[in-house]
Amino acid sequence: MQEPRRAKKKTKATSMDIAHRAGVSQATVSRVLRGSPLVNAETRKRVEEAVRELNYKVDRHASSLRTQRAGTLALLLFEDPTPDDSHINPFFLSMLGSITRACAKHGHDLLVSFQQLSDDWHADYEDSMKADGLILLGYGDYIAYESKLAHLVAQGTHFVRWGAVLQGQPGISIGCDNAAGGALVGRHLIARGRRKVAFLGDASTHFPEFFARYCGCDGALREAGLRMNPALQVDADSSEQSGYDAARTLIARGHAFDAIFAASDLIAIGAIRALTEHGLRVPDDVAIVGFDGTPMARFSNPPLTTVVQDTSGAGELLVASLLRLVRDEPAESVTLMPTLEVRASSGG
Amino acid sequence: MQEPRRAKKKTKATSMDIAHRAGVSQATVSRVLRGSPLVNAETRKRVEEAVRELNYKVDRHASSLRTQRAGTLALLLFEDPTPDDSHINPFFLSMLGSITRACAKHGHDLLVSFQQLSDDWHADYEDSMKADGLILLGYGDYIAYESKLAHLVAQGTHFVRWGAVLQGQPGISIGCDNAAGGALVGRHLIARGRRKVAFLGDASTHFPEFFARYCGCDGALREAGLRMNPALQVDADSSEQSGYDAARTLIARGHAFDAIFAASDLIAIGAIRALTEHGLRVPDDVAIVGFDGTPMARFSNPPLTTVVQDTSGAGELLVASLLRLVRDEPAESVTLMPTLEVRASSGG
DNA sequence: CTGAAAGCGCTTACAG
DNA sequence: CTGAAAGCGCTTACAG
Repeated sequence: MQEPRRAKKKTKATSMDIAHRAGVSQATVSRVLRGSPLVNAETRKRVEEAVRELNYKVDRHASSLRTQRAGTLALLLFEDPTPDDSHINPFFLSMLGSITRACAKHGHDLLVSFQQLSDDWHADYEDSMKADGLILLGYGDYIAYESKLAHLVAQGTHFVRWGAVLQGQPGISIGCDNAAGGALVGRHLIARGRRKVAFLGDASTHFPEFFARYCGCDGALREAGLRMNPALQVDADSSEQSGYDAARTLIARGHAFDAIFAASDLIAIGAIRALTEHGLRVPDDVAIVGFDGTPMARFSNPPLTTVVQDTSGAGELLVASLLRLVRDEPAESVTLMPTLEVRASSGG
Repeated sequence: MQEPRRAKKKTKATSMDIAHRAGVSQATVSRVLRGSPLVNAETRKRVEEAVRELNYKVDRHASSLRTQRAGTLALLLFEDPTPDDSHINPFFLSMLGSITRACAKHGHDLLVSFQQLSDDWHADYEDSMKADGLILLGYGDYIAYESKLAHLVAQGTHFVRWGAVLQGQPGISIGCDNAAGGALVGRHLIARGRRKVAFLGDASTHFPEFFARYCGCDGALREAGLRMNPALQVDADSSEQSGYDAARTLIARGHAFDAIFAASDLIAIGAIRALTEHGLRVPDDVAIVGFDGTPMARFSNPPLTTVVQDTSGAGELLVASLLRLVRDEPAESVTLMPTLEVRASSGG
C-alpha cells in the first residue's frame, strides 16, 4: 500500500497496460504508436482507444534507449562580450524563437543552454545521447571559434551554426548574406545624398559578419566612385554601450561624416544617443542605419532604418539542415538574403 | 566492416568498455560515476582515468529509464496576444535567460517550448518522462488560465508558474509584488508634483498582475489624499502598438492628465510615441513610468523610469521551488520585491 | 497481420 | 568494498 501523504500521482501507464486493455501483445501497441503499416485497422482502433483512455504517452527514455535517437536538438547560445544577465542580443532571441518553432514543426524537442565562448562547450550533449545534434548561435572572435568547429567535425558531432559562410570552413553554416546587406545600406545612403559614411563595428577577419557588412557597403560606394574611409571606422561589439562609446570616439577624431552604418541595431541605438548628446541631429546632420531588424529598431527615436535578417527562414533552415546531417543526408551551407527596412533615421 | 562513406562517428563507449579497461565490474563503474561512497579510492582513480581516456559520458536515456528521473525541466512560454514571430515580450526573454542559468546551476537541462495560451498545453512532457516538472511563463486571461492550473494539480503534475500570487490559487506561483511596485510608482509621481495619473493596461481580475499594479498606485495616491480616476484608465495588453493605441484613446477622451503609469515597458514606449506625435512633451507635459525593467527602457527616448522586476531572483526561485516539488518536499508561493529605476521620462 | 523474445545501457538491491 | 543479476519500458528482427 502506498502512503497517501499527499496527492500521489497515479502510477504511469505503460505499453503493457495498453496491451492488456486492448487485448493485444505489447509489440502490437508499439507498432500502432510508431505508425507501422503492419497493423490491422480494427486492431489499431482498439489500441488507440486504450491509449486515450489511460492517457498513455510513450516513455521517451525507453524509446530513445532502444532506437538510439534522442528526438531532441540542443541550442548552444554563446554570449561572450556581455556576460551580464539578461543582456543577450535581442537578435539572437528572435532566432531562438524561430528555432523553437522550427523544432516543434519537425517533431523535435529543444534543449537550450547558454555558453561562454571561452568555455569548454557542452558538445557532450550528443555523447550523452541528450541530443541528436547541436545548433550553435552567437558571434565572437571567429579565429578562436574556428578551431573549436574543426574539433567538433573531427569528433563526428552533428552540428550547424549560424554565422558567416566562408570558404573552406569546418562544418556547415547558415548565415545572412552580410555583403549584400552592406551593399543595400551603401546604395541607400548614396541615394539619400550621403557621401562620408562612417562604420561602427569591428571590421576584420576576427568578426567576419561585420567585416562582410563593411566590405559590402564599400563595394556599393565604389560603384558610385566613392569608398569607405578607414579613418571613419571605429571598433565596437554588439551592445548599446559599445555603440555609444564608438560614436563618441568617432566624433572626437574630428573627421567629417554625414552617415553612420552601424554593424548592429544595438550599436546604432547607442550611436544615436551619443550623437544626440553632442547636439547632432539624426537624420539631418547624420543619417544612421543599423543591422539585424530587431523589434527595438522600430521603437527607437527616431525609428531606425535597418537591414532585416530573415530569422524565420534561418530557424527553419538551421533545423532542417541539422536533421539532414543527423540522418546522414547531405547538407550544405546556405546564405540568406536580407532586406532593407527604411525608417526616419536615414531620412525616411 | 563498416562502410566508410563518410567520416563515421566511432561507436560510443559504454560503461562496459570502461569496466573492461579499468579491470572492474560494470557496476563499479556506475558507482564511481554516481559518486557512491562505496568505492575504494584506488579503484575510483582507475575508473576515472578510463572515463577520461575514452571520453565516456553516461547515457542519459539508460540512466533515466532506470532511475525514473529525467534530470530535465521544461519551460512553457505562453505568447497569446502577439502570435507574430519574434515579438515575444522582452521581459520574458530576460526570465528565460535567468531560468536557463538557474537550471544549469542546479545540474538540470532545460527544454523550451512556446505555447498558445488557448492550446492544449504540452503538459505531457512529464507523462512521457521528458521532464521532471514544468515552469509556466507568460500572462494572459487569468480566468481561463486558472482552470488549466487546477487541471494540472489534479493530474499531479509538478509545476511552478510565474505570475500573480493570489489566495487559494491552484499550485504554487512565484511573482512580483505588483501592488508594492504600483505603490512605488504612485509615491514617485506624487513626489514629482503630479496629481492626475492615468493608467494604461487592463485592470481587472482577468489580468491580476496589471490589476495589482493599478491598486498599488491607487493606494499610494490615497495616502496623499488623491486617487486614481477610472476615466483615465485605458485597457491595453503588453505591446508597443497596444500602448500607442491606448494613449491615443486617452488623449481623445479629453480629460486632463499629467502622468501615465503604463502597466509594462512596451506599453510605455508606445505611449511615448503617441504623446510625442500629439505634440505633448515627456516629461514636461506628461510624466511616464513603465513596469518590468526591460533593457529597452534604458534606450528609449527619453529614457524610461520603470519598476524593475528581479528576474535573476525569479529564475533561481522558480527552479529551486520546482525541484523541491519534484523531490516531494514542501514549497510555497513567494512574492519578490521590485525596485524603481528613475530616469528622465518622469522628470529624472 | 501478430506474438515471443532479445536487447538498448544503465542503477541498485542482494550476496559475499 | 565489489560482482552477478534483475529490470527500467520500449523497438524490431524473427517466426508464424
